[in-house]
Amino acid sequence: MNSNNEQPTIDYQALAELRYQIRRFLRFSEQVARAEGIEPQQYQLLLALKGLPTDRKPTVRELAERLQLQHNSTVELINRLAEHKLVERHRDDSDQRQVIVTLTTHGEEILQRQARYHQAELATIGPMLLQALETILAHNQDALNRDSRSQEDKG
Amino acid sequence: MNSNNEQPTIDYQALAELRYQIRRFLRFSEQVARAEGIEPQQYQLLLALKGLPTDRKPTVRELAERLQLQHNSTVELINRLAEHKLVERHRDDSDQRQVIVTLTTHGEEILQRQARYHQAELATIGPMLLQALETILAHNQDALNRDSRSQEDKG
DNA sequence: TCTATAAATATCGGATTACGATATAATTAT
DNA sequence: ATAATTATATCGTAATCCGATATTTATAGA
Repeated sequence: MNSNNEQPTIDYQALAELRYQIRRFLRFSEQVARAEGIEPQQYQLLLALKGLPTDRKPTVRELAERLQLQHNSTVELINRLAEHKLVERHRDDSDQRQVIVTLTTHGEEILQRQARYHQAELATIGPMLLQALETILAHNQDALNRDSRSQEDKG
Repeated sequence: MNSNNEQPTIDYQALAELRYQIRRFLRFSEQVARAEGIEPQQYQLLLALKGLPTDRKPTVRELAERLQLQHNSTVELINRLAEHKLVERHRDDSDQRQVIVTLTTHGEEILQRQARYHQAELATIGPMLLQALETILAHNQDALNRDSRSQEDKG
């Protein structure tokens, strides 16, 4: 046997609980979006746009990073949003390759209403999400502590 | 104007940051799953199965709830997992309508490897996720406090 | 300057997935 | 025994994401 046991125990219930809480939040988000007549991903882009850190330019590439999508998927998403007049495209003057995306007034209105729901919902789901996350982090910390001594049991 | 201002301010950056961190975690998860040769959703079901609270029976319906999917989507997901011999179906003796889903040895191995990656990754991403969540919850709390006095500014 | 390479955005075809509508089988209620 | 309910399954459809590829603009090198 390997006495240098590098393998931490795995808290499956904690990992599963985190996924469950994340899914509940995303599910809620999907339903709010659809109730307001847009697709869930469209809301995400509107939010990413409005909530972009102040030192970033709202280009396609930047938005792709924020949404963790491939750039071409992001282009398609922007196409659909532009069709619905929720965002607009503008070429960047300093670099004509780049496209700057901006919210229209209509887009801003829709975003505001949805974001309000989300923020309110997080008052409910947030603590459960927090709890699930803390349980995992605590478990990891425990594992590290046990590591500095020795460890054999597979709880 | 409405002096009874019920509308809390919205912290778009905090909401966007939370989504960004969630997406980073999920993206990581997708990549781990694909690297191990299964689809991301398949990992989620395996985890939900292994991490199901001890007082729940692993039926299709229960798994659908945990994954926040429609039951028919869950059936299809289980079909694909069963084709790959990662889970098995068994009829419940006490109620023949119900299907009990169990992990195969192979499924368990794949799950274990992936869960380990996830737990380790959460040591990195977790704190950022936590931070994003706490910022929103703190903002909500602030809004409630201001409510008991009065509020006019729209930060 | 001319050319090669890189970077940003866009388009198209293919594959996966989730859902709505509907079907089938087992259980429970009247 | 029949009706209503519950659990699972199937099928067609729509949305989305991605890989491969194209186009335009910017930058580096000879």
